[in-house]
Amino acid sequence: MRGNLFAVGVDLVVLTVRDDELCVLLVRRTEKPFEDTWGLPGGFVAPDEDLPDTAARELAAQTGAGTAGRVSGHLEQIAGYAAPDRDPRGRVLSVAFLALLPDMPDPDQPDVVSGWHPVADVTDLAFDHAQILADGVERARETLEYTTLAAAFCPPEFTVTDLRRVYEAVWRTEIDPRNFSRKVTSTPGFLVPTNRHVTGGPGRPAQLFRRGPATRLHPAMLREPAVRVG
Amino acid sequence: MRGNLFAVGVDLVVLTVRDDELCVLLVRRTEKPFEDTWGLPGGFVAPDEDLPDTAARELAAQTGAGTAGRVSGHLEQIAGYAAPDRDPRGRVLSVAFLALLPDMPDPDQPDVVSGWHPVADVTDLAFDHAQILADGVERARETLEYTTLAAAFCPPEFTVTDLRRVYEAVWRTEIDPRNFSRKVTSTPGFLVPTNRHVTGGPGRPAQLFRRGPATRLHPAMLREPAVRVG
DNA sequence: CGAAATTCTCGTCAGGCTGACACTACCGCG
DNA sequence: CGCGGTAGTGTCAGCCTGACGAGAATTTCG
Repeated sequence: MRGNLFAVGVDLVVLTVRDDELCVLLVRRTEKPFEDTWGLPGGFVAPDEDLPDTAARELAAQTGAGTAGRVSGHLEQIAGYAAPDRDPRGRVLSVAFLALLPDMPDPDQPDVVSGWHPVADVTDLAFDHAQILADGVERARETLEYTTLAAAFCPPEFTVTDLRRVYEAVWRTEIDPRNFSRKVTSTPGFLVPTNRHVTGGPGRPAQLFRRGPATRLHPAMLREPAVRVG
Repeated sequence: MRGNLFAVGVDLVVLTVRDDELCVLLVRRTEKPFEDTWGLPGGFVAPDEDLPDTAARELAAQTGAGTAGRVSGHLEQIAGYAAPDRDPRGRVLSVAFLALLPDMPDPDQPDVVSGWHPVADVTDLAFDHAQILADGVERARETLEYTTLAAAFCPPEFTVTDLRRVYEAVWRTEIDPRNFSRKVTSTPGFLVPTNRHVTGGPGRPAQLFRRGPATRLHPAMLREPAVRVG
């Protein structure tokens, strides 16, 4: 065993969709380095703790107890980051995790040191967190193409339109509501219909659905490939 | 900074296709723990080294100098592994990388302590390397669906049949040669035709191609979803 | 109350892509 | 030369998607 040792932390890219915008949970740093700048929430791995345990513990601590154990929501590893100069304090390896959560009402006493920020507006994060955030967002975009995980952004019961708005916010595109509805309702195991409908809003009431057992989307729902300009 | 420090290593899942079989590079361990069992090649991260540097260095050391710098071939991170008991010597975090290489002739003096093993035959690896290998193979299978990286398994010039055999070996399926040819030759930027043909074998000579600039395959070449039995 | 606006849902249709497969082109071999 | 074998083209039906049209069910407004 070499003497070249690392501190190991976990950083979280916690995403949600609120007001039709993809948002990320950021914390205001109160310590050096990068004091008074925004960064991803995270913490160090405790003795006898595995990486997913650390991620779940930090997620619960940052978003409210019990959140990590919700039926909805999702947590997966993105990658490890260990550039020699990424932390001025010394060699720190960070394993980033991606968490997808339904939009939740703000706590009664808003926390001034952490909050949701539209991903499109984020600039100047601490450490290499801008890169980690970019990787996490790209992972989320790809995940929506091939899996049913968009429902992780939704509360336990939701409408087809709720689900469509998730795709539109994450991909920053518009999707035809009729074709989208046909796709998701005809995929076996994606949506389980309840027979209740939402009321109150304008227009015809929409049916409420629950997440089904399917995890993979087949065939995939492919975004248009990025258009090559010029 | 906490006192809970980790040794950090890089493990490699080096895959190639030889004799129509997906093979992985394994090394025979000569030290404890897991002495005299097979494991993935790897090593510790050196001071001032980033993870991809370590992976490239180890890959070059294990497969012959200069290999890591080939035009063909591919190296990407899989994930970090840090279960508390994964190494009996203490806390070791390992970042796994996936390398895809073209099949190369064996060195003149075969190395008895490292060699290619069909993935289907591998059992009982050291540490948690069986899990890492499984994750790497699954990543490779998915990558072939959505990208043009199958060509990383091929030498600089190859035929459509060579490429099809890569897909068949990695996915363990059979693909219709005519439909496969239509798909890959009609994808812009995947294959660049040379006007030379292979000679010598039976049958009509096949045209030789080079890798094109395309990286994404759109639409994807989707495997059949796993059939639910029962 | 009635009309307009809004939203959800089902239908239709053309075009693209895929799987299945007939058929032709070109090689080595006996 | 005929034959088996491999490479590549052509065809066709079926599925899926994008682009709508149109009806259903509710709220909002005059």
